Amino acid sequence: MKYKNKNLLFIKSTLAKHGLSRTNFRTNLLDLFYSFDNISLSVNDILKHFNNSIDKVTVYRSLTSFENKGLIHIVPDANNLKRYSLCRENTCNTISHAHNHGHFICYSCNQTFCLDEFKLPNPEFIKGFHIEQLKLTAEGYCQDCNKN
Amino acid sequence: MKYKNKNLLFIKSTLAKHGLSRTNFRTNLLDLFYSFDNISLSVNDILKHFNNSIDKVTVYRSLTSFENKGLIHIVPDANNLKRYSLCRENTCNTISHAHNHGHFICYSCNQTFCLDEFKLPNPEFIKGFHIEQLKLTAEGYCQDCNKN
DNA sequence: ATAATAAACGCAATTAGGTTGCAGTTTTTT
DNA sequence: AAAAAACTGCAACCTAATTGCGTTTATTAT
Repeated sequence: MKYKNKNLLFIKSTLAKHGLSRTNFRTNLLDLFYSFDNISLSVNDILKHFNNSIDKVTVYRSLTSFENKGLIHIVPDANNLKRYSLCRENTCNTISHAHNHGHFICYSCNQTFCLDEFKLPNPEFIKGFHIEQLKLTAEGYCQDCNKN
Repeated sequence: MKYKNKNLLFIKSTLAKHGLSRTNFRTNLLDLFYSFDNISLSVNDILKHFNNSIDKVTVYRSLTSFENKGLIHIVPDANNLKRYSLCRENTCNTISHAHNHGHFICYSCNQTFCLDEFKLPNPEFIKGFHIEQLKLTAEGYCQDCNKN
């Protein structure tokens, strides 16, 4: 997957706009999220990308901050670990994340993909349960892994 | 939730039928699963139910065995912990679990419910992804918690 | 620009869920 | 009743994730 640097000014103003400090690490981290289409990052992905030059506690806390400010959202992970993707909808904020897409987990590479075309079904009425949110996850093989 | 003892002979023959030893603990554990409709058990639920008289390792290994033999299946958990429900379909076996129902997680009591009426949607074709399995989870408030 | 305040960082220690190895016990098979 | 297989419990271990706290960096107010 190609890593393409975003304009750092854009990254920094996005951080500022969401009330986050523009430290070196947070700038690079947000840039990393913006650099790949459609994929997600686990804490270990991030640590590896920065060659363990950053403390894991910092990573955890940055992710939590980003999530709270509506920049990223948590996605399901093949191994139930913490994993995040960029919010594309501009409906996310400090109060709530309003995503209506499903996710795809690859059995082979364990990557999680946000699928915007993969819309959530309408919540049917089910007696005895008050449904507030639906989550739909598909599992199988992604394009890259399917070839091998 | 009412605890209703199943016929122990039935429990023991079920264990035997699935190639599992009929030890005291496994008999009581399977009985516990059969004793509640529609709900699920975490490792801690089980430890508490037996007043920590049983080792957690034994619980983990029993659950894994039950799952491998097609007696119980893993269900999503509010906190991403291991949580299991009884298989109702008689399609589950050593080879595969074939469930086609969704699950419901209550925000308040954190219980996970299997909803047989909550059928999985047909997997739409999504370009670039080979879908093998769908998982649908609803979240909200269950009947009991909704009243409060 | 500089001082004061707030946010972020890194280290060490801790918690919690879950797993592994192994010796001893119970159950099943012969 | 003996041998084999399955199960149990303890100790030790692993990994993900969290907390406390002193230090550093960034933001804000002067």
